[in-house]
Amino acid sequence: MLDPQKIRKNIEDIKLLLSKRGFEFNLEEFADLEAQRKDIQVKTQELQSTRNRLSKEIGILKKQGESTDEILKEVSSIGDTLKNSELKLNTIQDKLDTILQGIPNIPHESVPDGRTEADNVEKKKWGNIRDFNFTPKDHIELGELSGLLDFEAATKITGSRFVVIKGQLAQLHRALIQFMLNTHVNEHGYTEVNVPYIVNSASLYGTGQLPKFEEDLFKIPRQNAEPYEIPLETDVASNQSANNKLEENYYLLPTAEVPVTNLARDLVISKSELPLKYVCHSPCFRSEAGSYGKDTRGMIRQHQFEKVELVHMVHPDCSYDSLEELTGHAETILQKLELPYRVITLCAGDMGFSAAKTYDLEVWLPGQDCYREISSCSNCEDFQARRMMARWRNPDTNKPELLHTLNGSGLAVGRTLIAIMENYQTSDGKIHIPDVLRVYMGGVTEIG
RNA sequence: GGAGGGAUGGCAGAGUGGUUGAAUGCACUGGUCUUGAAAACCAGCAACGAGGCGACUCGUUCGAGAGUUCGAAUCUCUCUCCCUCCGCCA
Repeated sequence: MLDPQKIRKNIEDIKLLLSKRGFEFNLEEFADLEAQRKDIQVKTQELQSTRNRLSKEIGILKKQGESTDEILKEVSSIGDTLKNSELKLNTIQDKLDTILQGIPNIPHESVPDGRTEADNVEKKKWGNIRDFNFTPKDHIELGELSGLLDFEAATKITGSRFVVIKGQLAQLHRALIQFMLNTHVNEHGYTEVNVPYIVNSASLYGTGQLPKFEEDLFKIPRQNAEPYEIPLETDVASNQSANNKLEENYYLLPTAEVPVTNLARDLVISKSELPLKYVCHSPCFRSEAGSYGKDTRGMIRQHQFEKVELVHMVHPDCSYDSLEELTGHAETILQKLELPYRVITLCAGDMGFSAAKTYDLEVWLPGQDCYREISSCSNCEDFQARRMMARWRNPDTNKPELLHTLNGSGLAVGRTLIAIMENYQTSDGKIHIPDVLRVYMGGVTEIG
């Protein structure tokens, strides 16, 4: 969420900056609601102030044993007006909050203009693309050939967009996870965490998946629990909801970014503890609504995949240095695996909702003859921190201030597996094991 | 799943209808003392929001939501979470 005060003060600038990412900010509607809010809020608070003052006087009079009839009459006459005013204020505040919650982050000044991925800018290219003396196969063919990727079995067990990985390929998948975790923990100074894979609405609100992107998630309904109220939102329709019991849902995590970043929710962290750097391996679940027809074959786009996620919580002054560092950590994995890749700076229109700046790492897939995203590293600045009240104490002011949060894949395990299959394939359809992984594979040098 | 107990500021912990946003301790910040540090002493210190150029003023918040009341941390209801005991269980 953006700082509401900042929006009010620089409403024209904000509109322009948001338009860079293709977001149409309805300035007139917002300004109109703001004007109403201001008027009604001031009036409401004046009424509350009067009520509080009179109530205090009643207390004093009663203590002195004097009559309170007069003053009681006066204060009760305020009652209805106040209730009405409060209700009106809540309604307007609700509308404003809904607007605010739907506004994406503002792109950093260094982010290139543009609307689609065609406008993304290549920042760097690494590694040499292997010159095959045969036609390289894609991972689907390689998987079928060895029998180590079984899409049919997964379809039987569950449905489309799932896969069963077997034998030594499953072992390679596991080796990748170990290798990534060990590298980040031992060489990059991360704290490893293991987290719940089911998360609540508050967590998803905090990182920005809710309320806007619920259709991308797998929902687990819970009966009888109270619906989650978004922190700023005030209660309006509470009376109606009493009978018609709503449910607070649980969700399968779409990325470990959600539980890990939410570790800082509602905390005030001392400056000496910063920066916090977490690494977390988890499965990720995505409904892939709206991606019908995209990557339907193979394991590029699955409902379930595994990922090693990097999360930083940092001092606001350091977050752009942190973004470079975090991206570098993800790159290290590709470099150690000797997989050719490029770094892309996403243009304003191609970035995710919460990001102020994003680098994508794209790995070369010879079977598809193109680069494919294998990591996405973002600085969310204080956008998520404001939603989840993740703060640090500034010793200069002795006040809590918002942290900056960053996240990035280091890396997506399934796609890394594909990249290894396709880049390390031999002419007879086997897969060579990269040097750094052999120790995790019991010394095996080739599978398939 | 059953029975009890609890949730208060960064942390610990008082507070059961009336100038209580909340005692006290720790932590933190500033100062005195000291060559410096520690100790001691003194002072300050909740968050969020609104209004104002500003000194400042006002509002909201004691797990969450609703209710009773002129007035709720305190009373009632619902929910969540934590602890203890029993049951079940990887």
